[in-house]
Amino acid sequence: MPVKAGERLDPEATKARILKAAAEVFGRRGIHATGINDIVEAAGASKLTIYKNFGSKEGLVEAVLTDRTHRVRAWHNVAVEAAPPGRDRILAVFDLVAEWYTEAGFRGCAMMNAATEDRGADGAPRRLAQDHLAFYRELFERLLTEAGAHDPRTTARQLVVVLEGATLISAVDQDPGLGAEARVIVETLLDAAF
Amino acid sequence: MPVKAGERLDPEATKARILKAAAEVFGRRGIHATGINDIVEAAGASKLTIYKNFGSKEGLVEAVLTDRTHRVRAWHNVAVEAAPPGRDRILAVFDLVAEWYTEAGFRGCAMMNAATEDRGADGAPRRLAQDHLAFYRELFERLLTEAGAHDPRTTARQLVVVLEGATLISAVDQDPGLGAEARVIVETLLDAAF
DNA sequence: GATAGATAGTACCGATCGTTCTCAACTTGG
DNA sequence: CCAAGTTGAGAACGATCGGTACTATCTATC
Repeated sequence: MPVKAGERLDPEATKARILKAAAEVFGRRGIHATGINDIVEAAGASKLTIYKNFGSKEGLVEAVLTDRTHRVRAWHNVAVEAAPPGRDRILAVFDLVAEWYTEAGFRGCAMMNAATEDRGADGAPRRLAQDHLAFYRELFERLLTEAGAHDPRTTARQLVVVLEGATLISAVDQDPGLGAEARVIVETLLDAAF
Repeated sequence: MPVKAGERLDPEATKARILKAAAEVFGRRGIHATGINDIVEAAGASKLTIYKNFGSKEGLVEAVLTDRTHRVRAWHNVAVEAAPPGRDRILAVFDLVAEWYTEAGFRGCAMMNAATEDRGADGAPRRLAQDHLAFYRELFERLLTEAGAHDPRTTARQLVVVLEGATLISAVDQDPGLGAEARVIVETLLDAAF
């Protein structure tokens, strides 16, 4: 059949629907383990529409990851703004990820997962994963500078290690408790950083 | 053709050769991206021999990961024994992984990578990854108890977060410098743990 | 030297993959 | 109301995948 009866024709909404469904299935089952037909089923979209919008599976993966990293950055920027200046803003980042770990079906960071699946290749996933890490480093360095840390750059890099380590282990062990553990580590590191 | 001319017939050595080659290719390109024919080529073994020894690709993957985790544990146990008792033994673990990060073609922890590729599935890779994390937790807890830390269990879990975070980032960024960074974090955490 | 086991090489099978194509049915805009 | 654009459903294609079967030829053992 054709277009669903009675529904509006909105290419932008269709594209967004595919992106959302693809992100969900890629995240849950892995990128390599997900076929285009799985996306078709999850998105309720046809192959034609998917390939018209994204060109290839590789293009869809890149679009999903790009969308994801932008959303994550926006979430963190908003949460940081909402917290009082100083060390609290750094802890707000870890409060946000601690909440994230408790979500049903939490499977870790999409960018790190994609880069891991693609290890060896020098494509978009690896690049986006590196950009994602760089975002965290710059965010932490900015917050640490504002708060008056002795060596913002070094401490920022340390916090990224803790963040990604906790995220990975929380996903592998399916243990939301890593959020609290990460917070304790961060408090110790911050105590030494001022 | 048959068996290579002039070579000794040693089933154990053949099995070990396949395991070594499979570990190398799986690590370099990823498990899903590696086909049985890639293993055939890398190991110089026939499909018949591979399937006679491991039953299936899944069986081969499990054998590779099991072999890997046992080797890693042995390396750490030896390195720890060689270090003087106390905090130095904990730092010896991180000195070992720092060296590991500098190896050409370093691609991160095979168990975490496999579990990430297999996310969603409850198979051998996830189980072996969890066992691998448990090994590190027990190792650190033992060393921290010996050294007289206040809360060995909590600190041990923190060290695993640092270890896996540094390993992941070192692999994604292809940056061996994470070894030194991890060491600094560990020293700070140890200062607070006694 | 005969027999049994191990192995490489290769052809092959069914399933699945990413991708392209066709067609019918719907909406949108003039 | 009609032409153009959009979409869903699915057939079809070539490639590749995991896995099996077969054969030839080597080694190991007695």
